[in-house]
Amino acid sequence: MLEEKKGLSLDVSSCKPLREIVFETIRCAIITGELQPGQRLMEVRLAEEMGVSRTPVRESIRKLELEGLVKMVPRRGAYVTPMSVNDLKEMMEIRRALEELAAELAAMNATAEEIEKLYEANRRFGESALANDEEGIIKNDMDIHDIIYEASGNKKLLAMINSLREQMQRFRAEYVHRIEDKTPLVDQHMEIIKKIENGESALAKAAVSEHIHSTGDDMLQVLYAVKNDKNKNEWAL
Amino acid sequence: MLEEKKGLSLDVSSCKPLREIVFETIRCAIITGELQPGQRLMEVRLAEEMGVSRTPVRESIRKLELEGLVKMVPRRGAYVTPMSVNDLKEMMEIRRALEELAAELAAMNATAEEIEKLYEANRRFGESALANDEEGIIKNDMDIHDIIYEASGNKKLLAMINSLREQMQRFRAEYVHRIEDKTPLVDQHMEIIKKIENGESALAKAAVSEHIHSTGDDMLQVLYAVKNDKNKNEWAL
DNA sequence: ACTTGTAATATTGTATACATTATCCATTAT
DNA sequence: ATAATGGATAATGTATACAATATTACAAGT
Repeated sequence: MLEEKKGLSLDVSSCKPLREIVFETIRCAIITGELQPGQRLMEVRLAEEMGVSRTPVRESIRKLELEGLVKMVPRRGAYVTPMSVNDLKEMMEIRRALEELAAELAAMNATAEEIEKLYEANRRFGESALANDEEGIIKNDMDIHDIIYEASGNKKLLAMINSLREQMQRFRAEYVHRIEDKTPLVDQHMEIIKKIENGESALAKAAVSEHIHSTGDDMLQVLYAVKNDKNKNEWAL
Repeated sequence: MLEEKKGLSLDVSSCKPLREIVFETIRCAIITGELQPGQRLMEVRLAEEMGVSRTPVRESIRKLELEGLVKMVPRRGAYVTPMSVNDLKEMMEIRRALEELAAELAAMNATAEEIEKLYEANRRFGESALANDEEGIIKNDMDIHDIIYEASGNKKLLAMINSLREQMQRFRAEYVHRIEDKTPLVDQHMEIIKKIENGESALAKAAVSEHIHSTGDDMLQVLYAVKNDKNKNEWAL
């Protein structure tokens, strides 16, 4: 008699259809800036480049439209959504509200293990900040926030913040290497983590609010500067 | 010399491609419950019913998946996402955060005209509540909130809240006719509107928070009751 | 020189075809 | 009788074909 093979968990969702790969590829290209804002997305061209047919490309473009990364004009084609500074401002406002919520919930739900991971991630963030290691700064900053979202226990919230964050990353790449010193953020992070650890949800929320607000302002300032540089290409239309 | 024809704004996007109609039709069917949670969506069947080919149906399903209304399992098909009570809780948490933000921003940005529309909508809401007119209650309640979102001046926020709200409406229809008296909400609305009118953003935010929180709790209570009714079909899985 | 009209080309929108995989049902073996 | 097996059927994943529309180029007229 055969035993039921429980240990062998074959995740059906792991065999990704082509369309998901196509979707993520195009999406990534937009986020990283490989496909520039305003650029037209032609189905045949993209399909040829990726060696697939138009079908998965079309489906991907439609989804990206829903996400706001692509703008479609019927019968005229699809374009990478240009982001204005105002769009960024809107997204930052929303992100702040969602991050506040995440911190609030995390303070109520975080496990000891998650707290530990937060301290560790912030330690690494501090190292990167000191070393002025751009990649490390971004990575570890993201990690910290990711852990908080996870700790919030709200999966939908996590997905929404991540979507927002990835879209904002289109600017972020531009932004980060214009800032000199990231070390003050280590203390801000530490404050947030402590409130979460103590379960002080209102304080955690306030700390995150302040954190996002300050970094957000920084970012906008830089962006206005960028926008006024006439030699910059047409980011903000 | 010809003047530039600024006044004549021909909206190209008004000629909707078939796929948009298909998308909205399926989406609406899910939200209204015509397509029930857990139900399988078969492309050929839907295509035949609507008299179109599989292509626009597929694209619609993919988009609905991104929005969370549909769950896809590769090679096995698409299903209307079943919503658990926990899902609803998550969405309500998020909605509350976003509504708070909207009120906060509205208090900073609302025009006199928008304030006027708020009072008017709440007056109609009060009438509906007194008459116990379900449809009017929903409609006018939505109107009030819509005006606030508009007044916030944040288009992306508006889109996000609307998406959330429409998803939650899948439950809301179930919910509303189980509640007897909606008239207390008129005062809650009035309080919010006044704060917005006075530009007291923090207070507006707090009022909305309380408003959403209380109605949300109501809703969850009702839902738990519904869930425990064994004769209810498999809403909450 | 600039606009207007028309044909050629290219691109999107939709439908259909084909290949692969899952599902279902009947048959067979234990 | 139950479980396993194998084939028929049906559904998805992808590619391609065709129709409708937009874009471009170029010629002709004002």
